[in-house]
Amino acid sequence: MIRITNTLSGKKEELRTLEPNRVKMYVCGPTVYNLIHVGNARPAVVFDSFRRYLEYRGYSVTYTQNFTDIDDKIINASNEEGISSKALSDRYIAEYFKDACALGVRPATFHPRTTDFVQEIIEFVKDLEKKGFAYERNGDVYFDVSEFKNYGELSHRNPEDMRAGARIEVNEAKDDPLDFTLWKAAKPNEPSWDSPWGKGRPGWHIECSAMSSSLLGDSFDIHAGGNDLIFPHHENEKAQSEARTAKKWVSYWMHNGMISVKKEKMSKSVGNIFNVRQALKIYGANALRMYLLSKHYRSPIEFSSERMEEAKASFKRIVNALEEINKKIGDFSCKEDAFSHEWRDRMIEALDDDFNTPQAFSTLFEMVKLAHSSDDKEKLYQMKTLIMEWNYFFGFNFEESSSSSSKAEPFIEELIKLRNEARLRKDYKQADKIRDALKSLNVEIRDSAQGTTWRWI
RNA sequence: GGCGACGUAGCCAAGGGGUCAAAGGCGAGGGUCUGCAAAAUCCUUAUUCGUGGGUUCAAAUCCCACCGUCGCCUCCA
Repeated sequence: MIRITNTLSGKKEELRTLEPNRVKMYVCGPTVYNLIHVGNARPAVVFDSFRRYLEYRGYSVTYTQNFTDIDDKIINASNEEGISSKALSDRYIAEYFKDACALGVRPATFHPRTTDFVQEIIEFVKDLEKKGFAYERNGDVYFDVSEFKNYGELSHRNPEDMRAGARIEVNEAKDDPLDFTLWKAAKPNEPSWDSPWGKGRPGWHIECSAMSSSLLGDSFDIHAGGNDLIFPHHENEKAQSEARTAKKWVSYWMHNGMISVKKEKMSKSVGNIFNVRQALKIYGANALRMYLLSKHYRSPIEFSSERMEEAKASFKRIVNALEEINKKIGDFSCKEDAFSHEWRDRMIEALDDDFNTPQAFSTLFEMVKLAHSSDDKEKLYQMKTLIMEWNYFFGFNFEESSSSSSKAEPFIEELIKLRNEARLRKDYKQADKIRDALKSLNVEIRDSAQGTTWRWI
């Protein structure tokens, strides 16, 4: 039985889906005005991986991840470049898919973008207005928090405390500082749409409510995102959605922890971001996945080159084990027996428990160790099969690390031949000279009893 | 100020009343291999879980206090 920590209750709960064997899931995606950074990659990788795990466990998953393509920052950035906000967001959606794909993140079932759902958003706001949860002021429409009695339930806050907090921006037009914008009246040089309240555009929170209800229905199973979205974003989404339908909107709320750099949250506004593009180039996708999954998804995690090198090194241990197994068993194959069942049960036990990936890796590495010390072909074959099977949710690319072909290869082979000739006549000075030369070309030499092999570093 | 999370070996990180003298990874030290290396692999590396009390036959795990770190309360994954 899968258990998930639900932010709403603050506890681990058993997963009980609305429909049998089916999970409807919505993950908050990026605002597309520049390249995504490692912090944005965390929910993308973690929840993609969790989605695959749910599939592995027999669920059919409808996975939705949105793009926010209408927002102040997009408008500002596009005005600066002198292009339309559509052109700008199109560009960064394409860039997002490049990074996500390189990271091994599978495309979602649906990738809605706000501008394709403006009509639905308008209908949504009209509904709220009709039901007395919204009011209009000079072309802006606000949600009336005082009308929704469970406000604060998700973020475990008391509206009274927040009003007393007095850090909330004062906006004369609002009846209550906690009220939030559903629809914004158009300003000059901004994209806008016709609406019953005049020309304008959607507020931020409303898009997720409107798109999820259009694509997944009035209620669905899992809503996920970074824990910085709990308040106000998710609290507001929940309020407006439940105000509209009077039904429970989401069963399970999952929130990932933040990535920090030198103990400070990685974010665009702090300016300490590290692009996924750069990280992929320096460390590779496998190391990045290993890094992101090596700590429990709810905990904060520190980003540094030390952490990344560590992830890279530990990933290599898995690759080495696979190579070792292949060497030992060749194309031997057999049926699985109790051995597989036992290890599979351990893996499932770890991941069923709120997707405990560190525990899962612990199990995997125990098996890796066993693979090195075993000569039992039947067991080795089963280990290999399990590693491949589990890779369905770990999502590593074991092909990536195999050497890339190059025009230099015959040249390298020739040098190795020369070096081995030198070694045979015990001219080690010459042999070491060739080895150093190859090393400076990023070629690593491996001598063994079976001969010399090499690889790119 | 309010709400929440966290503090486990040199570092990262699971565990969350007894099976824990605490999983796994990185690093380090030693061995195997090698002409020497590199790579790989094997072994070793926490009587102890921020501090002080308490509950219990039994606590890293529960309770209280304190110290420290972080997040949210404004855009943010």
